Amino acid sequence: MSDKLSYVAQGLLDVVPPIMHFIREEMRRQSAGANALSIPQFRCLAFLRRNPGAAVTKVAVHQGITKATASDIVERLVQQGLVNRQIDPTERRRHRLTLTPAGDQVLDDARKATREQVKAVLNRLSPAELVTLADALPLLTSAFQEVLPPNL
Amino acid sequence: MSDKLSYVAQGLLDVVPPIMHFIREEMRRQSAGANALSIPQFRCLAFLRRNPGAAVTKVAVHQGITKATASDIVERLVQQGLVNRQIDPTERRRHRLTLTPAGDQVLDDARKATREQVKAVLNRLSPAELVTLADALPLLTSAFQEVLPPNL
DNA sequence: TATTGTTATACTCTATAACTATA
DNA sequence: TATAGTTATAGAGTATAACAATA
Repeated sequence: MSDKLSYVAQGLLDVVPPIMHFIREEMRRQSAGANALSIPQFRCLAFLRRNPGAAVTKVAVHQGITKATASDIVERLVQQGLVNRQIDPTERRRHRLTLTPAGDQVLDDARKATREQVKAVLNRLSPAELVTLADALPLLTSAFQEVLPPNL
Repeated sequence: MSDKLSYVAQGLLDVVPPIMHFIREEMRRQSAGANALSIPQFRCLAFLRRNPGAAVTKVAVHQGITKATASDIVERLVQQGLVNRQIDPTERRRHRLTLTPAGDQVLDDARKATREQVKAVLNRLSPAELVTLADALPLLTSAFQEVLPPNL
């Protein structure tokens, strides 16, 4: 029992960092130059698309980072013209964050390009193997979702 | 066909970053303070354990980073007393990198502690679900191994 | 000339602590 | 007092470019 658990755990620790590295590289290459997006920026944009008008603290909780870090990330996105930041009239301490049209576009492009690269890699697998993966990924999501911030 | 591929690719893009974040957080918490290890440092130590005497360029290629970055990472590990760096007598441009006993110990501790945390998360899954994961992880490894540097 | 490694410079992510403004 | 957000400071990872030493 504990053996299988250990095996899977170690497997995750072995395979996740390199895949993460691959994703990061692809996002850097794809959106190289002008509209380069980092992973945290990407996740921030994706979060804001799903939660328009969210505040900085919400972004921080979602990413599992501090308010200070979230504030920095948002600041850079605002400077790049990808995020709109307005004071909430009903709670003037709070900011309402939304995607600009440019932010929406950049997010779409980055997401699409990166997904194509990942697809090219996964294309090496057989249909049956893809099914196994398709079954496994939701399990990871459900296992980690209670430990991680909501709205992956 | 392409639908399943897209689904799995997007699933990976959704689930990998948060898991990576979890791993990073745990490694930071576990080895907090004195012997704190970052993921790149961790991977560097693990690589040097498997490839004692490797040169800086080998580390760079393995991690998919530049020589400059690898040099920085190694430098910090040397300063922490975790890695030994000696000029290769037969090729004086090259450095022979090895783990110190302390580096070996720290690597073991970090690996063990982080794996325990991941196990605790995976413990939410049923035995059957664990089997699915155990089947899936090697598929990811094989799919990405040709795109990524060797010796994950 | 080509290769190994370091240094210089710059940017992003990250944290903690201190701060401002608002409630 | 408590909360939302920013700023200050510091350290790590990352890249490119320039460099020194060696081959």
